Amino acid sequence: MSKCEQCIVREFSSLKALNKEELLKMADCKTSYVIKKGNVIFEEGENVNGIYCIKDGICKLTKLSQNGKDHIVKLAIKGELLGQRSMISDEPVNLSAVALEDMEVCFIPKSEIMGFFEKNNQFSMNVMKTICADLKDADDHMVSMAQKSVKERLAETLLHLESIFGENPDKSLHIQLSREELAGMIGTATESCIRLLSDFNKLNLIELDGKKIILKDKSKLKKMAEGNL
Amino acid sequence: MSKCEQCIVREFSSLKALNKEELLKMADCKTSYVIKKGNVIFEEGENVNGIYCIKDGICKLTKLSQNGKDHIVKLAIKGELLGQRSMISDEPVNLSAVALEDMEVCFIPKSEIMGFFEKNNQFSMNVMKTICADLKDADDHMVSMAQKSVKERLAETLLHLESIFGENPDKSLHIQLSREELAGMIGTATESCIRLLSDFNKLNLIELDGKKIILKDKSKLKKMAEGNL
DNA sequence: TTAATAAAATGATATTTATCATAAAAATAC
DNA sequence: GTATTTTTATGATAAATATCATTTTATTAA
Repeated sequence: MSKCEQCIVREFSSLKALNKEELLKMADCKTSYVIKKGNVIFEEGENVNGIYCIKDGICKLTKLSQNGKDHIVKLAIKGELLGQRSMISDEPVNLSAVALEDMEVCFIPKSEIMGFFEKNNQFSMNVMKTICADLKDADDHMVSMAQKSVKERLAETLLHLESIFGENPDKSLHIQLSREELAGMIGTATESCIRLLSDFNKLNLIELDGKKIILKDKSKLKKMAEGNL
Repeated sequence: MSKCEQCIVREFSSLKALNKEELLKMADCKTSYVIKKGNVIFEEGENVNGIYCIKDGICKLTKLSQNGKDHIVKLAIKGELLGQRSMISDEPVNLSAVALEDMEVCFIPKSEIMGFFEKNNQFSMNVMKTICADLKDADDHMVSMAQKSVKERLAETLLHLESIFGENPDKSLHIQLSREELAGMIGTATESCIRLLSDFNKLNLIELDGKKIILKDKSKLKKMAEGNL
């Protein structure tokens, strides 16, 4: 079993504040999982009682809306922690986590993490900062959803995906979402999303090649996202 | 100058974790303000460098969107703290705070609060829980914005306002927002908001009396908010 | 109080978006 | 490799929402 010390999650997450001793203790009580693409890590309403560290892969965090559609609230990548909000609030998770690629994750039980909160102030501050960043993103996102048109949201989302996940050598977006998932991210009907992608294609803003999406004119996409096109 | 000990803010906020000594220290470095209705407490992008405690009154937290409209992200009432996210992230505030009624607030400088974080674990946990609650609300809100119709959002918002601010003796909503502000909360054009209020009135879901809004049929409003009407 | 201003209400119309239907393309199972 | 299922694409149409214009009502200032 690995000792957490070299783990990529440590490098990018709040866990970087932990010292050797704490890491060893954590390594002892962690459980590692391999999650296949499409499988669920946890589901909205579940009592998770700990946090998941993403060692590898990408997952979507979704919330089921009344109309039966899954809304993608956030995408999480390797190095991130899942389930912090729920653990701190002492409530069931409010989002479901589903793997978009094969993933490696570790589970660390709540009792262990709560100990760190008490003894390691830097760790507490790190977690707080992460949650604050999430809150700011959520506020921004909320305003986009409320005030922007679907077209603007699509342009914004494509640029966002590029900035987080980057491009393949052929310039196509590294992350591949189905049209339904993309629609679920921007809050629109799948058909509307497909139609707008076609429009963007015709306008030479993007290029579509099967499931691949290439952002051809990012500056125009940016203008579009800002409502200036 | 009051000593913070009896202050209502202590009763409802993270500050309840502070002991007598800490409260006295805080009382010494706080500044009290009276803010008139319509005036700004702080503005998006400002460096606030501390937190505001709401002793009395109500304010709106807004974010300016590209289209020039103010979106109301949250309403804050007496007992709440403002500016925590920004202080912890060490960033300018991402929202503006504007008084909807005459207000009394106290400002506590960042240096003071950061000291509490280091020495008082319960205080840290309280702040974290508050921010986590805000994050959960923001996620819920985001999904509502993305997936619900304007009609559903209006019904939801009216019920929300009632649950937070309560009713006057005449059953009208205690909080009075302009049509423009209400539209800014649900993310729609002012005219659309006015039109839907008229529709709700005709359907006997609400009663309009000048600026007053009376929720006449809350169970139907609830059904409407859930998309079942 | 009256004039001036701002807010609320409503109609007409344009635009955006959703829904339903169907076809084409791609992925999957056998 | 073919059949089956799912995903993507597109057209036709309906519904939701925004925009612009105008009137009415309420608020504010002189």
